[in-house]
Amino acid sequence: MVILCTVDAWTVAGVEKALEQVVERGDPSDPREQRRAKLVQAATALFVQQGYRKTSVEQVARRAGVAKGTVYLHFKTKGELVVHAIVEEKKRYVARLAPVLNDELAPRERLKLWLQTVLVVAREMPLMSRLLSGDLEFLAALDDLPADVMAKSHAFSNDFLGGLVDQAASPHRWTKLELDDRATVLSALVYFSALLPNERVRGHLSIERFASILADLIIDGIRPVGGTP
Amino acid sequence: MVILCTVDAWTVAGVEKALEQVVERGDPSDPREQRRAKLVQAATALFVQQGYRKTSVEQVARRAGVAKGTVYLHFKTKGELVVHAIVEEKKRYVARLAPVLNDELAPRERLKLWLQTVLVVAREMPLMSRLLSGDLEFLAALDDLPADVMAKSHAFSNDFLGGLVDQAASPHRWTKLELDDRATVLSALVYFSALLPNERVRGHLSIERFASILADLIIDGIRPVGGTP
Amino acid sequence: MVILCTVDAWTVAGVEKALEQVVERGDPSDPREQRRAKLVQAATALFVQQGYRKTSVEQVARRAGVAKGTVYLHFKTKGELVVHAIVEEKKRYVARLAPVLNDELAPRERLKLWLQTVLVVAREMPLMSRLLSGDLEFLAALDDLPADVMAKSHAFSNDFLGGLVDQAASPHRWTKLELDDRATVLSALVYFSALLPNERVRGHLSIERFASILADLIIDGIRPVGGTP
Amino acid sequence: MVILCTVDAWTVAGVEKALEQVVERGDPSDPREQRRAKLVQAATALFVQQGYRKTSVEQVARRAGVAKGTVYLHFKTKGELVVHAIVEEKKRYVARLAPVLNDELAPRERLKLWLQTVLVVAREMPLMSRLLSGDLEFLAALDDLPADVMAKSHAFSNDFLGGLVDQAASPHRWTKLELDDRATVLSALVYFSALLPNERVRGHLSIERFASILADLIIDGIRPVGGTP
DNA sequence: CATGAATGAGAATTCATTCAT
DNA sequence: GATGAATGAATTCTCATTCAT
Repeated sequence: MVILCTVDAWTVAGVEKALEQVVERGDPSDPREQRRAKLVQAATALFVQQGYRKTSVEQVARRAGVAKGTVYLHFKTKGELVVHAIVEEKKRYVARLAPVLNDELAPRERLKLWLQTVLVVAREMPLMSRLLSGDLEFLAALDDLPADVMAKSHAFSNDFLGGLVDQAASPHRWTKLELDDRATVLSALVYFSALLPNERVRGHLSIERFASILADLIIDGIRPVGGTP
Repeated sequence: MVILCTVDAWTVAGVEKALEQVVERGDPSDPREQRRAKLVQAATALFVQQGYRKTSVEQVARRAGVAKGTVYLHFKTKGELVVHAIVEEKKRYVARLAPVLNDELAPRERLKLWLQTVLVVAREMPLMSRLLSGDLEFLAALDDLPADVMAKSHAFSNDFLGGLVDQAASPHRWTKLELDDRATVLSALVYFSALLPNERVRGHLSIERFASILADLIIDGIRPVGGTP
Repeated sequence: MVILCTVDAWTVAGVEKALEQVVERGDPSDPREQRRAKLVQAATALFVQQGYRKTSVEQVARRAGVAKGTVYLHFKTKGELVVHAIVEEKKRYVARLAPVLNDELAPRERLKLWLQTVLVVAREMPLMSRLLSGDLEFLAALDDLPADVMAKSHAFSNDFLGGLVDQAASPHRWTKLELDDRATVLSALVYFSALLPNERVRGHLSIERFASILADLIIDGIRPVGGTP
Repeated sequence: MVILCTVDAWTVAGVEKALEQVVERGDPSDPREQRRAKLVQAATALFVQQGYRKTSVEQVARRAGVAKGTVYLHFKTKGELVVHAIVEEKKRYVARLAPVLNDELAPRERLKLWLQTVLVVAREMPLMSRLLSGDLEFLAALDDLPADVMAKSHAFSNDFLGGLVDQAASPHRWTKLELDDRATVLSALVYFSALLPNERVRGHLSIERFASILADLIIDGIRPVGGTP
């Protein structure tokens, strides 16, 4: 299917390429690469725990087991460090999402699965969570990020979801515009995932159960399909 | 209806009372009150724009048109300034929500209206948005906030929504537990409102339209009720 | 005796006059005078407890039961407040010392009594204690004090003590210079009084007992007069 | 003699050890050590000149020829800076006093020598002077100092002086208690040394001459031993 | 006169970034 | 390359002093 191919191509291959330009990583066995990776990893952990401003370069260096000056051999500024930490995470996200997109389910089920997956995967993307949910500290640091990377990332949703919604709701009386708007709303639910790791948000539910219920609600409505026999 | 009364009582009267104790504001025509209000307003704007850490007391003072020291005449620390800014916002929120709860609509419509309102009102609560969406900078500053205020605020949702969901989905086969979980998910959508002011999240849709579509989806599902004649 | 008269005149009358110019106090029943006195008293207590810098004008005002601005109706600056507090204390000191000087004892006994008194009286002069013992915070504040007041205060000691030492040691072989030096040392013991309120200095002894023993030592030496019968 | 050995051991070895733990200084040719020393020296000078509060970290840095931030590489807080400055001084004091204690003089002469030395050495301990004479600013800063260091420092005097007084006054009729009290008074004279650097206190006398005369007075009394031929 | 809100210079402390070793 | 000492701008908070009411 065209959409999926596009998605697949863009996400798994395209994004990886685009991001690669940002990171420009070499041989992972290169000791320089390993040190870099360790720094990004340390930074991620600390940014998530304490936020961007509260985390000092010294802390990152210490946690990575190097001297403060060494950080600057790999990243020109503290801001660049965040950018790379986020990019790294985004790559993991895309990798997790790809298999779901290739699935062979019916549209309604695929939609449910996509929503569930998208909501659950966020647990492993704490940085993105904070970024998407409006931590302007991070946004500021991202001003340098190649603009098109972010742009493309959003263009995808409507294409992919637009088609799925059309099929899942069919037969329907929605105009093209109304369908697009529904797709937009659905794609926005991706961002909701950013809030789920927070226990106050999801109450006593596990992330998985929460995702499952929300997907049911969105697809089937408050009254289940077969609710009135 | 009891629930509504409770809600009403708690939100409009109860919370207002509780918060009043925190703020203990006097006559709004009091020039001292006016300056205080101006400070809170300036602080809110800056915290939202730049985050808590990046905003300096100096900036807040300048924006409010007073000297730095004046800020400390009204708020003992920068942290206290956030707390009061948030409390102020919470009061506006509760005031906006109350009329909706008293409405005379059918359960499904009431649920839709509640969700729409909750999502839309957030635009006027940028601080809470950041707080709820996990800005740890803010959370740290809030350690002093009367603990029960926050706690109660969450207890309410399930009570209120639990009843509505039961009626809106009726007749249904859900167990009590399943109903509760659905109510939990619904109440969590409140937090989603925190993301809507962000254009990247809602795309080209206005907050109102977004809220309306999401409410339809949640209540009616992806296929509208009368979709298959 | 001339010396005593001089002393008397200078201390009780002279100094009072000199100081009067600094203070220029009016009718003590004047409510303005009473408020002034209350301020000086409050300042003294706080300066002694906390030191000059650590004591804020606000604290002084609050303790005196007036508003901060009122302090400045009586004293142009915080420094002037210290000066007047010290002057007030000095007057009490002189008043306490005067009767001793007029006593009719033999020289050795008069010397002992003088030393004892001087050491004991300090307890009631906490400000002077801190000043004399080198609290430069205070000294700085005193830069404005009429220079001659302090100068005279020191000139006296040698005159008075010089004569007493001559008589108390007599018959002796000391040259005039040697006698003067002894007088200088004795008069310096006045300053020691500044340290006596401190428990770490005087150990388990009461100030009175300490003063008595030191006076004995100074006059009679380590081996008491009748020590070797 | 046991006492002297004890004293010697404690002062020269013991205290040095105890203090070493506080400072833990390394090789004095280490440039880091040199900078640290320069900072302590600058701080001492300024604290003595202006007092603790009036001296800003900026001033200390400027005087030491480094930037403000550098101070904090060596001392976590301004308070810690005082503590180390005082400890440094204490070490110099102990070093100066030790040789005197080992002397082979007769009790009276040893007592005189001890008193003279103690009074003279203070010139090199301006910080301690201010501390002992009740500068509460300093005392506050010292709350962190190992408590036992100070405690022991006071316990010593009575032991050492108690024995000397007994011998120096012998034969005498003093009870044990009376002897103890005399020792207490003598040991308190240590504190007097704090005042001697002040010219206003010692008049025209050099510190050495002042110390010599006071020692004579204390041991021999106002009338010299052979005063009445 | 009395008040106390407003001011703003200054103080302590932190931390991103540089650079000599 | 790696280090970590040094820097100094920026930040939070204090408080003496002024002045409109």
